[in-house]
Amino acid sequence: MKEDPRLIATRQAALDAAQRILMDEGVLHVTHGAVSKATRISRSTLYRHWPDARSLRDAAFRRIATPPNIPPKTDGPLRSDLRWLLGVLMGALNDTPWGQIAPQVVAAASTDEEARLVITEFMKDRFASVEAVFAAAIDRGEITADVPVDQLIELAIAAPYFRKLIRYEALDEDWLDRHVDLLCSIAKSNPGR
Amino acid sequence: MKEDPRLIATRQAALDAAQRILMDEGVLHVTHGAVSKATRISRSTLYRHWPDARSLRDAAFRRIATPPNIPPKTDGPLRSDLRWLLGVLMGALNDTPWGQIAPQVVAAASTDEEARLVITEFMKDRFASVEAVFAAAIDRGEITADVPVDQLIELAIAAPYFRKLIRYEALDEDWLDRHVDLLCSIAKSNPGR
DNA sequence: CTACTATGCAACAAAATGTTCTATAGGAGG
DNA sequence: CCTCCTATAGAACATTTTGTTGCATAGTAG
Repeated sequence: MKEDPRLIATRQAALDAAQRILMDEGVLHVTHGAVSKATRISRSTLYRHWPDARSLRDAAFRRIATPPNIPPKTDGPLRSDLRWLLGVLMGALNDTPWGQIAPQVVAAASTDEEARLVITEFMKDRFASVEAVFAAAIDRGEITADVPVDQLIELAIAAPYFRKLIRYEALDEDWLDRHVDLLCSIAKSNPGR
Repeated sequence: MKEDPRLIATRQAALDAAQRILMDEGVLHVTHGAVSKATRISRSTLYRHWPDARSLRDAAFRRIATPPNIPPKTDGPLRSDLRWLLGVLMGALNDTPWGQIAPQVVAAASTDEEARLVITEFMKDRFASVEAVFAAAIDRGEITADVPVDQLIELAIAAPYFRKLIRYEALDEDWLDRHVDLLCSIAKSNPGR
């Protein structure tokens, strides 16, 4: 019992348009009417797929906010693994739709339970990746088990997001190098706790 | 030529209500209709004060997006100064309108130049405070001059904002103690650069 | 007391937001 | 090719939101 290809086609076309509107004009402008005008899909069809504006916006959000699931590289030295993983994360913030809509998801999350789920799930995934990198380093004996890994993970991810969403400072290779260097030196100087 | 007190009164009452709506329900719900219902001000009067929805939202925004200035304490040991300053910052995030509104300012900043100015100015101020704390510690010889102060400042502030705006994790005394401890141990282990 | 003006209210216009019906066209299975 | 099923477009419609205007009233300044 396969799904009708027409369902899939309209859903895809509608969400493509919704995503573009979301990125270009903000969540306020993601409506059935706007999507209908941007595509050749009638409003009634859109309402059949998403009963109200909220569900349409949620769908558009989820479309972009679904993490591409990065399998972390855990074989090299800690610095190399971290550099690679955070490089991918930084690239996503700089060059993907996720980076563009992240501020709006953050805002929506402050009043909307659904958006909050989107972002916390997304972050859980990111944290797991970074944690795997540190865990591997501990297994290799590269760092000791008593480094405050949880705090390091938080700092590792918080910094690029903070720079992007709040400071509007450049997220470039040079900055990332220094960031990773600092994280590694903390991990290896083993501040204990 | 003084301003008619009726103008002042309605403006204040309207913005009070708008602020509450903004914090409780999000920027989407800040409309002339909603404010009118929340107060005893007629819609037509509201439209006379703010010609459209955008100007009303902007006004509500600016009302609370002006953060209080914190003069840093720079006399005690580094840990104590940092703990105090970040404690104030954390308190503001937890318990003031600014903390509730920050996510929406962040979102607005992604499309609105004015909001971006508000937040970057605010951050510049915060960074200066933290920098003063580190500078004093260097002057006292408590830490050496070659610690990567800029990165530490960024991490110091990024972490609480990240936790509050993105992770929705608790910002409590216990977390802050660990955060400050880690920052101090980094500064004192002097990872160089 | 008089002139002025902000307000509330109601009536209205325009646009956005949902709903429902019907005809049509596309797809599934024989 | 033929038939049944279903998703769609389009229009007609009801409802709500958004913005405008005219007027009587009440508060304010002088």
